Amino acid sequence: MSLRYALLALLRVGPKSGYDLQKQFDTSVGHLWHAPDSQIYPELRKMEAAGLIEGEEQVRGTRATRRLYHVTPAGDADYLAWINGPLSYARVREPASLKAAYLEAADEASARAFLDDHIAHWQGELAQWEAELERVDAHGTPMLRERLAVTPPEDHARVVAFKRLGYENLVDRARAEIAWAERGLRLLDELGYPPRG
Amino acid sequence: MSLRYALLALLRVGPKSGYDLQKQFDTSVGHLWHAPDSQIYPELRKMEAAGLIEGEEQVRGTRATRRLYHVTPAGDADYLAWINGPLSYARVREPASLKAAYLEAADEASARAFLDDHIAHWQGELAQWEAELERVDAHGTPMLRERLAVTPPEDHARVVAFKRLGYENLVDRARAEIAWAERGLRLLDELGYPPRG
DNA sequence: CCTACCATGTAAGACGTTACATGATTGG
DNA sequence: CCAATCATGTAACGTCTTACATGGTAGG
Repeated sequence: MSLRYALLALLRVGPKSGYDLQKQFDTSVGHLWHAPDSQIYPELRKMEAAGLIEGEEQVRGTRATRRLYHVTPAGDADYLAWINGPLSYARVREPASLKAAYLEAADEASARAFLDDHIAHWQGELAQWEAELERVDAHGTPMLRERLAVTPPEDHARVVAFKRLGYENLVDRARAEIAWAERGLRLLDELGYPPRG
Repeated sequence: MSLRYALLALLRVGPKSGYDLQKQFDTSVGHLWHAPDSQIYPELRKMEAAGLIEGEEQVRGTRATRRLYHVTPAGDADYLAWINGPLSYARVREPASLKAAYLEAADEASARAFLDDHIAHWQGELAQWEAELERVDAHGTPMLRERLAVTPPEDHARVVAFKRLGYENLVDRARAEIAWAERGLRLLDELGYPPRG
């Protein structure tokens, strides 16, 4: 259900095509919420059917078209209801914690590889999010510039601060995952892996 | 796909019925990986069809039965392949970060309520996980006792240490979420919320 | 007898992934 | 003319949630 609101958030700063939106999901918002094109196009159609957005067919060259969407008042109201309403939390489902809890069945190399991979994975994510934070601070992303352009100057600091807040959560998360996996590696040392069987 | 391995992990310590497993998902493993009964029963049937487990119909009273499942050699091999193999990481999809990043559209009360709820939610999770950690240390859960009973004594420390590791990840996560939301609340103060419009 | 617990599912729908599929336009 | 990019989907499948549905047994 968040996909819908991520799309509305982007469309609220100005009209966009499915392709425009999809590119944002590959870069800026995509670091917060990923979605593939195969999910975006159908969702836009559903949102249009629900009256939240309206699409306008535009000519492109001689034969091609593109569909530019904009938010309707109903869509705006729906977005505000979402941002002002409560968030429902999904039950925890952590494959890495699950696996860690049963790691006694793994051999040494695999246990180490699991934790090494975990560190590598979250370091990759961390690098992306930290880079995005820097771009946010420098007002360096196209979407942010577009948004600030339609925002009164006295609200700019607020907009930037909340973007930071969102990404900081992910940065904290990545750091915690890395620290945890490093502790896991030390645990393997302490347990005197591999002296089984 | 982790559901299957969570179930195998539980079945590997001894035969169990769908109902037995379901209860574990409400308590011990359920803190790592949640699944409702409506998912567990069909999954057990699929696993049986795949030859990973075998079910035995048992008489209960005069008319009722229960189906006791045990792991087959193929199931054991599949489990070991999972625990020794790489974990595939899902793309990030964090509703709370997404919402935080767009909080400028919310009014003050809603913004505070969002962060307060976030703290309350993760404090609830934290309490459960810390309680589970204490039970693990005290060997106080039925599943853990059952598991240790079928584990050579020299491996007991290992088993307990990995259970701890799994839960510690979640505890770390909860603490980070709480600290982040508290920072968010201070940010609202600094931004001088609510002086809009 | 009645209540708590044991026991097992189906059905509909939302959400998400992966693969497949196609074609036009723009700039060099 | 060719490559990069623009542009938009469908199909199949798997996972997960929510709601619905049913009945037996054991202990007090």
